[in-house]
Amino acid sequence: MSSKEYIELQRASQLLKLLGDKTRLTMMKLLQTHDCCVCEFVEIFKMSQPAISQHLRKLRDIELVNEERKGQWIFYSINKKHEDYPLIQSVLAHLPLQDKSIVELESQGLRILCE
Amino acid sequence: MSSKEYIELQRASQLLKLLGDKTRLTMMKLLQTHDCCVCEFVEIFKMSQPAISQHLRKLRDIELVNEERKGQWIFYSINKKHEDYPLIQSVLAHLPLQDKSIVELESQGLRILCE
DNA sequence: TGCGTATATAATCATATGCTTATATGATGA
DNA sequence: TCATCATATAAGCATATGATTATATACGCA
Repeated sequence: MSSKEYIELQRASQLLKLLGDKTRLTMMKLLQTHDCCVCEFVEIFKMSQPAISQHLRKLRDIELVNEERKGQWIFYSINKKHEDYPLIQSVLAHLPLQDKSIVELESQGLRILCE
Repeated sequence: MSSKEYIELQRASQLLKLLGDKTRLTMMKLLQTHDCCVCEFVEIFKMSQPAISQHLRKLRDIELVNEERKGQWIFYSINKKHEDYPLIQSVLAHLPLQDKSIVELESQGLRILCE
């Protein structure tokens, strides 16, 4: 392991429980390469806006993601400065890239690009 | 990542959900260095035997652990040949060693040693 | 100022989870 | 063969989880 910082089991299990949901895990993998706003997730996951919003809240509550308002949209990004990011990163490294979702969004003209 | 084998998100999230429980996560970390039998886990976690047994069953159901009967005891070991063991391993690498539990067991004369 | 869009939150509900107690199974040893 | 120990399984229950619907909030624009 690159760091000598171990994560206490209580904390680690909470983190893994959050990642142990397909929607949230996919969100994290996506966010590793692309910031996304809520309506993009709604489109990608074909889920209701409140459902998406609630998943994001859980990720935000433990600061795994950052939110930033840009005009009418709120963009989410992964928090690479999180104390436990090394663990997150090594988990995500085992998962296939989710770029297909983003490409599909773009081809449907649903990708939101700011600035 | 050492391997090019990615784990599908559905499968990965199921795995992580199983690890997202403090008891099971600790069990896995312990098993990485020590095979244990059920009664040892009962002692270590101060939990009822059925509770322990049910956690082990979940780990066994997806073959994260192997069981082997030795006389009256059933010993559990980690399944390092599991297709997804590389993911498990990289998660466990971030967790502190749980040898203290084993040492305590030994000092109380509760460690079960076969053969 | 008022409307439409994007997002968050609250209330509710069905299902999943993890424990408990009770019981079954299987091995050991007198 | 019977008693005991180790373990598994089943049933029941309280709590957690993830969705839905309804509503509130915040921004952009006419």
